[in-house]
Amino acid sequence: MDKEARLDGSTTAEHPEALRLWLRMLTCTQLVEKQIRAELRGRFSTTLPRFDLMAQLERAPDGLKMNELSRRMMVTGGNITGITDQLVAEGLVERAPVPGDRRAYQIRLTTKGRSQFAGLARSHEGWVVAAFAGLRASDISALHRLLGKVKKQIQNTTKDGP
Amino acid sequence: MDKEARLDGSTTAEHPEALRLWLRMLTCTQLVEKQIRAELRGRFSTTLPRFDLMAQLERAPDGLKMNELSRRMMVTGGNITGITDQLVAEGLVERAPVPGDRRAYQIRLTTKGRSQFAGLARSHEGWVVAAFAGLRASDISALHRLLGKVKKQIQNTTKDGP
DNA sequence: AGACTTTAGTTTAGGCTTAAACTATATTCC
DNA sequence: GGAATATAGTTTAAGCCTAAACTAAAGTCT
Repeated sequence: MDKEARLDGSTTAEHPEALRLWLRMLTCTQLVEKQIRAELRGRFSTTLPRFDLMAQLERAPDGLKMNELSRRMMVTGGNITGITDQLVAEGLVERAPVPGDRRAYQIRLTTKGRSQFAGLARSHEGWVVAAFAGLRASDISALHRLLGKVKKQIQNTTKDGP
Repeated sequence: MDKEARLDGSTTAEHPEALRLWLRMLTCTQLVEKQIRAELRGRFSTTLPRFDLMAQLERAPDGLKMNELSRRMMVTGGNITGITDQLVAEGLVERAPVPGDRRAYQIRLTTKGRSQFAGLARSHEGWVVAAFAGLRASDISALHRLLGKVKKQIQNTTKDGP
Protein backbone atom coordinates (compact mmCIF):
# COMPACT_ATOMS: atom_id res chain seq x y z
CA MET A 1 0.00 0.00 0.00
CA ASP A 2 1.10 3.52 -0.60
CA LYS A 3 2.10 4.48 2.84
CA GLU A 4 3.96 7.69 3.20
CA ALA A 5 3.55 7.34 6.90
CA ARG A 6 6.97 7.67 8.37
CA LEU A 7 5.51 8.29 11.78
CA ASP A 8 6.57 5.05 13.27
CA GLY A 9 9.10 3.67 10.89
CA SER A 10 9.53 0.04 11.74
CA THR A 11 9.17 -0.21 15.47
CA THR A 12 5.45 -0.07 16.18
CA ALA A 13 3.48 -0.24 12.95
CA GLU A 14 0.98 -2.54 14.59
CA HIS A 15 -2.07 -0.45 15.48
CA PRO A 16 -2.69 2.14 12.81
CA GLU A 17 -6.22 0.81 12.65
CA ALA A 18 -7.18 2.37 15.95
CA LEU A 19 -5.68 5.60 14.68
CA ARG A 20 -7.67 5.49 11.46
CA LEU A 21 -10.82 4.74 13.41
CA TRP A 22 -10.18 7.65 15.74
CA LEU A 23 -9.65 10.11 12.91
CA ARG A 24 -12.81 8.98 11.19
CA MET A 25 -14.81 9.16 14.39
CA LEU A 26 -13.53 12.66 15.01
CA THR A 27 -14.44 13.70 11.49
CA CYS A 28 -17.97 12.35 11.81
CA THR A 29 -18.53 14.03 15.13
CA GLN A 30 -17.22 17.33 13.85
CA LEU A 31 -19.41 17.18 10.75
CA VAL A 32 -22.57 16.56 12.76
CA GLU A 33 -21.63 19.10 15.35
CA LYS A 34 -20.87 21.82 12.84
CA GLN A 35 -24.19 21.15 11.17
CA ILE A 36 -26.08 21.44 14.44
CA ARG A 37 -24.21 24.57 15.49
CA ALA A 38 -24.93 26.20 12.15
CA GLU A 39 -28.65 25.40 12.38
CA LEU A 40 -28.91 26.58 15.97
CA ARG A 41 -27.22 29.78 15.01
CA GLY A 42 -29.01 30.37 11.72
CA ARG A 43 -32.52 29.42 12.74
CA PHE A 44 -32.63 30.15 16.47
CA SER A 45 -29.76 32.56 17.11
CA THR A 46 -28.47 30.36 19.90
CA THR A 47 -25.52 28.07 20.51
CA LEU A 48 -24.85 24.43 21.28
CA PRO A 49 -23.63 24.97 24.86
CA ARG A 50 -26.77 26.96 25.69
CA PHE A 51 -28.89 24.22 24.13
CA ASP A 52 -27.04 21.50 26.02
CA LEU A 53 -27.49 23.24 29.34
CA MET A 54 -31.19 23.71 28.74
CA ALA A 55 -31.49 20.08 27.68
CA GLN A 56 -30.03 18.99 30.99
CA LEU A 57 -32.48 21.15 32.89
CA GLU A 58 -35.41 19.93 30.82
CA ARG A 59 -34.80 16.44 32.13
CA ALA A 60 -34.63 17.65 35.73
CA PRO A 61 -37.92 19.34 36.63
CA ASP A 62 -36.63 20.41 40.04
CA GLY A 63 -33.52 21.89 38.51
CA LEU A 64 -29.86 21.12 39.04
CA LYS A 65 -27.05 22.64 41.02
CA MET A 66 -24.13 24.17 39.17
CA ASN A 67 -21.79 21.35 40.04
CA GLU A 68 -24.30 18.77 38.82
CA LEU A 69 -24.50 20.61 35.50
CA SER A 70 -20.73 20.73 35.39
CA ARG A 71 -20.47 17.00 35.97
CA ARG A 72 -23.15 16.01 33.48
CA MET A 73 -21.93 18.29 30.74
CA MET A 74 -18.30 17.35 31.35
CA VAL A 75 -17.13 20.94 31.47
CA THR A 76 -15.59 23.09 34.19
CA GLY A 77 -17.58 25.00 36.76
CA GLY A 78 -16.38 28.32 35.46
CA ASN A 79 -17.83 27.46 32.11
CA ILE A 80 -21.21 26.71 33.65
CA THR A 81 -21.13 30.04 35.42
CA GLY A 82 -20.66 31.84 32.12
CA ILE A 83 -23.35 30.01 30.17
CA THR A 84 -25.81 30.27 33.06
CA ASP A 85 -25.19 34.00 33.34
CA GLN A 86 -26.22 34.45 29.75
CA LEU A 87 -29.31 32.30 29.99
CA VAL A 88 -30.35 34.12 33.16
CA ALA A 89 -29.87 37.45 31.38
CA GLU A 90 -32.14 36.19 28.61
CA GLY A 91 -34.74 35.06 31.12
CA LEU A 92 -34.57 31.42 30.06
CA VAL A 93 -33.15 30.05 33.31
CA GLU A 94 -33.19 31.09 36.96
CA ARG A 95 -31.00 30.65 40.02
CA ALA A 96 -33.09 29.57 43.00
CA PRO A 97 -31.67 29.38 46.52
CA VAL A 98 -31.11 25.96 48.03
CA PRO A 99 -32.63 25.73 51.52
CA GLY A 100 -29.97 24.73 54.00
CA ASP A 101 -26.97 25.58 51.82
CA ARG A 102 -26.35 29.22 51.19
CA ARG A 103 -23.45 28.49 48.85
CA ALA A 104 -25.47 26.66 46.22
CA TYR A 105 -28.10 27.52 43.64
CA GLN A 106 -30.70 25.36 42.08
CA ILE A 107 -30.80 26.19 38.36
CA ARG A 108 -34.19 25.80 36.70
CA LEU A 109 -35.76 26.53 33.35
CA THR A 110 -38.21 29.40 33.47
CA THR A 111 -41.56 29.04 31.76
CA LYS A 112 -40.17 31.02 28.88
CA GLY A 113 -37.12 28.79 28.79
CA ARG A 114 -39.14 25.61 28.79
CA SER A 115 -41.34 26.88 26.02
CA GLN A 116 -38.42 27.94 23.85
CA PHE A 117 -36.60 24.70 24.45
CA ALA A 118 -39.53 22.67 23.15
CA GLY A 119 -39.06 24.12 19.68
CA LEU A 120 -35.31 23.76 19.82
CA ALA A 121 -35.50 20.12 20.82
CA ARG A 122 -37.89 19.23 18.04
CA SER A 123 -35.62 20.72 15.39
CA HIS A 124 -32.52 19.29 17.00
CA GLU A 125 -33.92 15.79 16.85
CA GLY A 126 -34.66 16.28 13.18
CA TRP A 127 -31.10 17.31 12.38
CA VAL A 128 -29.69 14.33 14.24
CA VAL A 129 -32.05 11.91 12.55
CA ALA A 130 -31.06 13.38 9.19
CA ALA A 131 -27.38 12.96 9.99
CA PHE A 132 -27.81 9.25 10.56
CA ALA A 133 -30.35 8.71 7.80
CA GLY A 134 -27.85 6.67 5.80
CA LEU A 135 -27.93 3.88 8.38
CA ARG A 136 -30.41 1.10 8.86
CA ALA A 137 -31.82 0.47 12.32
CA SER A 138 -29.49 -2.48 12.72
CA ASP A 139 -26.52 -0.29 11.88
CA ILE A 140 -27.57 2.24 14.46
CA SER A 141 -27.88 -0.31 17.22
CA ALA A 142 -24.59 -1.91 16.22
CA LEU A 143 -22.86 1.44 16.39
CA HIS A 144 -24.50 2.18 19.70
CA ARG A 145 -23.35 -1.11 21.14
CA LEU A 146 -19.76 -0.78 19.92
CA LEU A 147 -19.49 2.77 21.20
CA GLY A 148 -20.74 1.49 24.52
CA LYS A 149 -17.67 -0.70 24.69
CA VAL A 150 -15.44 2.23 23.83
CA LYS A 151 -17.03 4.38 26.50
CA LYS A 152 -16.65 1.71 29.14
CA GLN A 153 -13.02 1.11 28.27
CA ILE A 154 -12.10 4.76 28.40
CA GLN A 155 -13.89 5.40 31.63
CA ASN A 156 -12.18 2.45 33.26
CA THR A 157 -8.67 3.30 32.16
CA THR A 158 -9.03 7.02 32.76
CA LYS A 159 -10.37 6.57 36.25
CA ASP A 160 -7.16 4.90 37.35
CA GLY A 161 -5.29 7.66 39.00
CA PRO A 162 -3.22 8.67 41.98
CA MET B 1 -48.72 17.56 22.32
CA ASP B 2 -47.73 13.99 22.15
CA LYS B 3 -44.71 13.94 24.37
CA GLU B 4 -42.26 15.83 26.46
CA ALA B 5 -39.33 14.17 24.77
CA ARG B 6 -38.82 11.81 27.63
CA LEU B 7 -36.02 9.91 26.04
CA ASP B 8 -35.44 7.28 28.65
CA GLY B 9 -38.17 4.84 27.97
CA SER B 10 -39.61 2.80 25.28
CA THR B 11 -38.31 0.06 23.10
CA THR B 12 -40.29 1.30 20.12
CA ALA B 13 -38.11 1.71 17.09
CA GLU B 14 -38.52 5.41 16.51
CA HIS B 15 -36.03 8.13 15.76
CA PRO B 16 -34.83 8.63 19.33
CA GLU B 17 -32.47 5.75 18.60
CA ALA B 18 -30.50 8.12 16.42
CA LEU B 19 -30.53 10.65 19.23
CA ARG B 20 -29.22 8.19 21.76
CA LEU B 21 -26.51 7.12 19.33
CA TRP B 22 -25.50 10.71 18.74
CA LEU B 23 -25.21 11.49 22.43
CA ARG B 24 -23.10 8.42 23.04
CA MET B 25 -20.88 9.19 20.07
CA LEU B 26 -20.38 12.71 21.33
CA THR B 27 -19.51 11.43 24.79
CA CYS B 28 -16.95 8.98 23.45
CA THR B 29 -15.31 11.58 21.26
CA GLN B 30 -15.15 14.06 24.10
CA LEU B 31 -13.65 11.51 26.47
CA VAL B 32 -10.89 10.58 24.05
CA GLU B 33 -10.27 14.17 23.09
CA LYS B 34 -10.03 15.37 26.67
CA GLN B 35 -7.59 12.60 27.42
CA ILE B 36 -5.40 13.53 24.46
CA ARG B 37 -5.52 17.24 25.26
CA ALA B 38 -4.56 16.57 28.87
CA GLU B 39 -1.61 14.40 27.85
CA LEU B 40 -0.40 16.89 25.24
CA ARG B 41 -0.60 19.62 27.80
CA GLY B 42 0.87 17.71 30.73
CA ARG B 43 3.68 15.90 28.98
CA PHE B 44 4.55 18.17 26.06
CA SER B 45 3.16 21.59 26.97
CA THR B 46 1.38 21.81 23.66
CA THR B 47 -2.19 21.67 22.39
CA LEU B 48 -4.31 19.57 20.08
CA PRO B 49 -4.72 22.22 17.36
CA ARG B 50 -0.97 22.72 17.21
CA PHE B 51 -0.49 18.97 17.01
CA ASP B 52 -3.11 18.62 14.29
CA LEU B 53 -1.55 21.32 12.17
CA MET B 54 1.87 19.74 12.48
CA ALA B 55 0.39 16.35 11.64
CA GLN B 56 -1.00 17.74 8.41
CA LEU B 57 2.37 19.20 7.49
CA GLU B 58 4.17 15.99 8.35
CA ARG B 59 2.21 14.24 5.63
CA ALA B 60 3.04 16.93 3.08
CA PRO B 61 6.81 17.16 2.72
CA ASP B 62 6.57 20.18 0.40
CA GLY B 63 4.28 21.97 2.81
CA LEU B 64 0.75 23.26 2.42
CA LYS B 65 -0.81 26.61 1.77
CA MET B 66 -2.94 28.20 4.46
CA ASN B 67 -6.18 27.51 2.64
CA GLU B 68 -5.23 23.86 2.18
CA LEU B 69 -4.64 23.57 5.91
CA SER B 70 -7.94 25.30 6.52
CA ARG B 71 -9.78 22.85 4.27
CA ARG B 72 -8.11 19.72 5.63
CA MET B 73 -8.52 20.69 9.26
CA MET B 74 -12.08 21.87 8.70
CA VAL B 75 -11.52 25.19 10.45
CA THR B 76 -11.59 28.79 9.28
CA GLY B 77 -8.67 30.59 7.73
CA GLY B 78 -8.41 33.02 10.61
CA ASN B 79 -7.90 30.11 12.93
CA ILE B 80 -5.06 28.77 10.81
CA THR B 81 -3.43 32.19 10.88
CA GLY B 82 -3.44 32.17 14.67
CA ILE B 83 -2.09 28.68 15.16
CA THR B 84 0.54 29.15 12.48
CA ASP B 85 1.70 32.40 14.06
CA GLN B 86 2.39 30.58 17.30
CA LEU B 87 4.18 27.67 15.70
CA VAL B 88 6.30 30.08 13.67
CA ALA B 89 7.15 31.98 16.85
CA GLU B 90 8.28 28.70 18.39
CA GLY B 91 10.37 27.87 15.35
CA LEU B 92 8.45 24.70 14.55
CA VAL B 93 7.03 25.72 11.16
CA GLU B 94 7.92 28.34 8.56
CA ARG B 95 6.13 30.44 5.97
CA ALA B 96 7.87 30.09 2.62
CA PRO B 97 6.93 32.27 -0.36
CA VAL B 98 5.11 30.65 -3.24
CA PRO B 99 6.75 31.48 -6.55
CA GLY B 100 4.23 33.09 -8.85
CA ASP B 101 1.70 34.05 -6.18
CA ARG B 102 2.69 36.77 -3.82
CA ARG B 103 -0.47 36.40 -1.76
CA ALA B 104 0.18 32.84 -0.63
CA TYR B 105 2.58 31.08 1.68
CA GLN B 106 3.76 27.54 1.71
CA ILE B 107 3.78 26.34 5.32
CA ARG B 108 6.40 23.76 6.16
CA LEU B 109 7.74 22.02 9.23
CA THR B 110 11.21 23.14 10.19
CA THR B 111 13.82 20.56 11.11
CA LYS B 112 13.11 21.32 14.75
CA GLY B 113 9.40 20.94 14.13
CA ARG B 114 9.78 17.63 12.37
CA SER B 115 11.96 16.31 15.12
CA GLN B 116 9.59 17.40 17.88
CA PHE B 117 6.60 16.02 16.04
CA ALA B 118 8.14 12.55 15.85
CA GLY B 119 7.94 12.23 19.61
CA LEU B 120 4.47 13.69 19.78
CA ALA B 121 3.14 11.31 17.16
CA ARG B 122 4.52 8.27 18.88
CA SER B 123 2.86 9.16 22.16
CA HIS B 124 -0.33 10.20 20.46
CA GLU B 125 -0.68 6.86 18.77
CA GLY B 126 -0.24 5.17 22.11
CA TRP B 127 -3.03 7.17 23.72
CA VAL B 128 -5.38 6.39 20.87
CA VAL B 129 -4.58 2.71 20.93
CA ALA B 130 -5.21 2.69 24.67
CA ALA B 131 -8.56 4.39 24.21
CA PHE B 132 -9.75 1.62 21.91
CA ALA B 133 -8.08 -1.20 23.76
CA GLY B 134 -11.44 -2.57 24.85
CA LEU B 135 -12.30 -3.51 21.27
CA ARG B 136 -11.28 -6.52 19.27
CA ALA B 137 -9.87 -6.01 15.77
CA SER B 138 -13.21 -7.02 14.31
CA ASP B 139 -14.99 -4.40 16.43
CA ILE B 140 -12.61 -1.74 15.24
CA SER B 141 -13.14 -2.54 11.60
CA ALA B 142 -16.91 -2.73 12.09
CA LEU B 143 -16.92 0.67 13.73
CA HIS B 144 -14.74 2.04 10.99
CA ARG B 145 -17.06 0.72 8.32
CA LEU B 146 -20.23 2.01 9.97
CA LEU B 147 -18.74 5.43 10.56
CA GLY B 148 -17.82 5.46 6.89
CA LYS B 149 -21.51 5.25 6.09
CA VAL B 150 -22.27 8.08 8.49
CA LYS B 151 -19.57 10.25 6.96
CA LYS B 152 -20.81 9.62 3.45
CA GLN B 153 -24.40 10.38 4.38
CA ILE B 154 -23.57 13.65 6.08
CA GLN B 155 -21.30 14.85 3.32
CA ASN B 156 -23.97 14.12 0.72
CA THR B 157 -26.82 15.84 2.49
CA THR B 158 -24.76 18.81 3.64
CA LYS B 159 -23.34 19.49 0.21
CA ASP B 160 -26.82 20.02 -1.25
CA GLY B 161 -27.97 23.50 -2.00
CA PRO B 162 -26.21 26.81 -2.56
C1' DA C 1 -15.55 26.95 70.38
C1' DG C 2 -11.60 27.26 67.17
C1' DA C 3 -8.53 25.50 63.59
C1' DC C 4 -8.44 22.72 59.55
C1' DT C 5 -10.38 20.83 55.42
C1' DT C 6 -13.77 20.36 51.93
C1' DT C 7 -17.29 22.00 48.86
C1' DA C 8 -20.03 25.52 45.78
C1' DG C 9 -19.50 28.86 42.94
C1' DT C 10 -16.98 32.89 40.75
C1' DT C 11 -13.18 35.37 38.69
C1' DT C 12 -9.12 35.83 35.79
C1' DA C 13 -5.83 35.12 32.14
C1' DG C 14 -5.08 32.87 28.09
C1' DG C 15 -5.88 29.81 24.08
C1' DC C 16 -9.29 28.16 20.47
C1' DT C 17 -12.87 29.14 17.13
C1' DT C 18 -15.99 31.58 14.31
C1' DA C 19 -18.22 35.11 11.16
C1' DA C 20 -17.56 39.21 9.08
C1' DA C 21 -14.90 42.96 7.53
C1' DC C 22 -10.63 44.05 5.54
C1' DT C 23 -6.01 44.25 2.52
C1' DA C 24 -3.47 42.71 -1.20
C1' DT C 25 -2.80 40.13 -5.21
C1' DA C 26 -4.71 37.34 -9.32
C1' DT C 27 -7.90 36.45 -12.79
C1' DT C 28 -11.61 37.38 -16.08
C1' DC C 29 -13.81 39.83 -19.42
C1' DC C 30 -14.66 43.49 -22.17
C1' DG D 1 -5.23 48.32 -20.68
C1' DG D 2 -8.84 48.68 -17.16
C1' DA D 3 -13.00 47.49 -14.42
C1' DA D 4 -15.16 43.87 -12.10
C1' DT D 5 -14.68 39.75 -9.70
C1' DA D 6 -12.39 36.08 -7.20
C1' DT D 7 -8.88 34.27 -4.17
C1' DA D 8 -5.16 34.21 -0.17
C1' DG D 9 -4.49 35.61 4.00
C1' DT D 10 -5.19 38.73 8.15
C1' DT D 11 -7.69 41.28 11.61
C1' DT D 12 -11.44 42.04 14.85
C1' DA D 13 -15.13 41.19 18.09
C1' DA D 14 -17.41 37.90 20.51
C1' DG D 15 -18.34 33.39 22.59
C1' DC D 16 -16.52 28.96 24.40
C1' DC D 17 -13.42 26.53 27.39
C1' DT D 18 -9.82 25.60 30.70
C1' DA D 19 -6.68 25.76 34.81
C1' DA D 20 -5.68 28.18 38.69
C1' DA D 21 -6.55 31.43 42.15
C1' DC D 22 -10.08 33.17 44.89
C1' DT D 23 -14.43 33.95 48.22
C1' DA D 24 -17.83 32.16 51.04
C1' DA D 25 -20.14 28.66 53.42
C1' DA D 26 -20.23 23.76 55.30
C1' DG D 27 -18.33 20.13 57.53
C1' DT D 28 -14.83 17.85 60.71
C1' DC D 29 -12.03 17.10 64.61
C1' DT D 30 -10.23 17.87 68.95
